Amino acid sequence: MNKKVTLKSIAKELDVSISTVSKALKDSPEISKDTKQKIKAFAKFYNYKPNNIALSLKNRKTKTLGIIIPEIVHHFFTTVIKGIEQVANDEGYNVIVCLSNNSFDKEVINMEILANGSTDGFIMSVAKETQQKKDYHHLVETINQGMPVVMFDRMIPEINCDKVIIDDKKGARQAVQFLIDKGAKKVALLTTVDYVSVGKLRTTGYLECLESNDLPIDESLILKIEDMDHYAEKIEEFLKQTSCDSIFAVNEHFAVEAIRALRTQGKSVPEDVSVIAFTDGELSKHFIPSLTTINQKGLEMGATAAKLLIDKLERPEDEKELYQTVILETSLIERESTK
Amino acid sequence: MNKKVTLKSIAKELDVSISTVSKALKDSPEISKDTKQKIKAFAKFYNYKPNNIALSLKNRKTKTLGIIIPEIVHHFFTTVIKGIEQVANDEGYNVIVCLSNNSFDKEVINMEILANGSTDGFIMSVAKETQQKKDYHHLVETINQGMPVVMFDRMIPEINCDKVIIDDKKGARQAVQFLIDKGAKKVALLTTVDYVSVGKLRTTGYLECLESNDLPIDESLILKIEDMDHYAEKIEEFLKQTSCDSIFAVNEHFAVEAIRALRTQGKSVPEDVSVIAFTDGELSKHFIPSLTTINQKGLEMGATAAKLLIDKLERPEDEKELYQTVILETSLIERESTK
DNA sequence: TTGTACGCGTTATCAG
DNA sequence: CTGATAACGCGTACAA
Repeated sequence: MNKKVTLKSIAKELDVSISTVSKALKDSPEISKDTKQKIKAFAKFYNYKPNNIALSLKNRKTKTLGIIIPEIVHHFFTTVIKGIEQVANDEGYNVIVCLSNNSFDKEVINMEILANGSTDGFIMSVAKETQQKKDYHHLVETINQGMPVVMFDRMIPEINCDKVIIDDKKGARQAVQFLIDKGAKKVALLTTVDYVSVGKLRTTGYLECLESNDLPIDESLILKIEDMDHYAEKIEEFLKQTSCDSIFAVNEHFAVEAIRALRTQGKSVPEDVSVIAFTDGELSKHFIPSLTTINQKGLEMGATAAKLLIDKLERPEDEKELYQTVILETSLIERESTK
Repeated sequence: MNKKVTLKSIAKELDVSISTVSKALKDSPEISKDTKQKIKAFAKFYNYKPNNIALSLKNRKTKTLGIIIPEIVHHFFTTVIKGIEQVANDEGYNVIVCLSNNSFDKEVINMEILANGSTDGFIMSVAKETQQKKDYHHLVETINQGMPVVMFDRMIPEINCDKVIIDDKKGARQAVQFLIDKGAKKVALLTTVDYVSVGKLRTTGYLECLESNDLPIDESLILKIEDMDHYAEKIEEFLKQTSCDSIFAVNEHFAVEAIRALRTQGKSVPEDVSVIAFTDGELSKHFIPSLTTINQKGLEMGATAAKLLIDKLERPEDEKELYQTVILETSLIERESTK
């Protein structure tokens, strides 16, 4: 078991000073060709690599980005991570991932730990509980300490930082308009409760679109789902009591359960009812019928967030105070669940 | 923007020495009650937290685990990450995630970077390309440097380290036996090429099970899929040319595409053909019909791997040479795709 | 009871 | 051309 080789150990072995070794390895013109060669050969042979931790301490930069997300077993979030990782790697950054599990406390703890030297900045989507509590002290504090934060998807408008979101409202309008253009008169909405920011926006988009098409807003066509525990039952119950010609679901899971419920009622998709959903995930692609969706652009979102963060990190101190919000356009992917 | 507060800055402010501050904050009995109180109050007010990087450098421990996986947009891997994260957090460790994208080069680079001080050890599933090339120098080197490595799922038998795997062969036998018990005579196999270790094991399990049931092995019932790019077409083509009464697929994507292909041929699942798959993911649960699967136990796998690694990290030097391989039992989850 | 000195691994500056 | 020294932030043995 060959222990780690350091500048010091090389210096001792070759009987020169540490700084000579350091300079030689950096090809400093101060050092003679001979010694450089000798040192380089030795270092290469013993596979010397500088210690990141020591460098971080010295440079006050870790070259790693902290990602905090509510949940990782979730196609959208993994896509975002992939997007972040790609640009981060290209720029020489690493990525450290923490999960809040939608818990406020865990979000706070994770941020505090990472903020103490482990990362240069954060990319995050806030926990549901945080949005509910409206307690943002941890966010404000880390930003005030000079740590840049980029929020994506579930973000907090009041907080001063860069943001990357999709145009949820517009995407929802796009979806509903698509249904209406196909002749829909009674569009049902399967959504989340209002304190989830994206759920609320998509709901608003739905309402706006009905309005601009002079269609009545029928509260009995709207189902707001509180938690993800028994949503299937709730959707089934709901669809028994309502008759609609099409459904707009704010995520693919709601859509899939709706299709299942319809099928047990003897209705088929898209013949009797069209279904469109937000979030273009694995389910949407492979389900039968495959789902017409609004693409949430996870990859692009991650990439953009990473670019924003790295940009800020590598900018001189005084130019850091300008925050921007990037709004990604959604796109509609037509598949089999609509006609 | 209040810059980071350090021991030094507190010391200067309070006009005491750095070590006094350090001791006071650690409640050392050496320090008088008065100064302790004063220092603690001050530190709390300015929200002092020790710098992780400095601690890492000093303790030669980072308290973070490196995870290297081939792909993150994949339900199984995210489940494993979740499992790792849970026990890691409980034990005071953080988790840094790197993706190899199944590329050998990226795997090597990621390992080298993280091995230089960024992590205390690794949990990994090796890239497909690495399994193909059979070049394991990076693994051997980091292990020789005293960095513990735990492999899961796609592992390399020749490498000396802890491993967590499921009993792929047994799981496959379990699946095929289940079909046979239901009366299957002609079981088709949808699998990957042999250099993917888990694919090969599942294939072997399939063959063994047929044999022990005195069923003939019919090569025309076996499809080995090279890459994930056009697998749907290949499966469709394959199923056109073969007639079987049931299908065992080594992952849920193959299974789903098989069902789709069967349906276009006018066959229905499970009435005409039963389908069973490895990997219990989102698709399996929500697909119609939902899939009977062999559960790959991602959560458990991650948790076990993390426990093994942390155990090794916190064990004294001399006890580290014993490596163990934990084999997790699979379980069969019966759903709608078999009868 | 408090402070000094040293070391973790690195680099930059300055002296020889 | 080479080497000594200080500094990044922290903890601790030892000295005062």
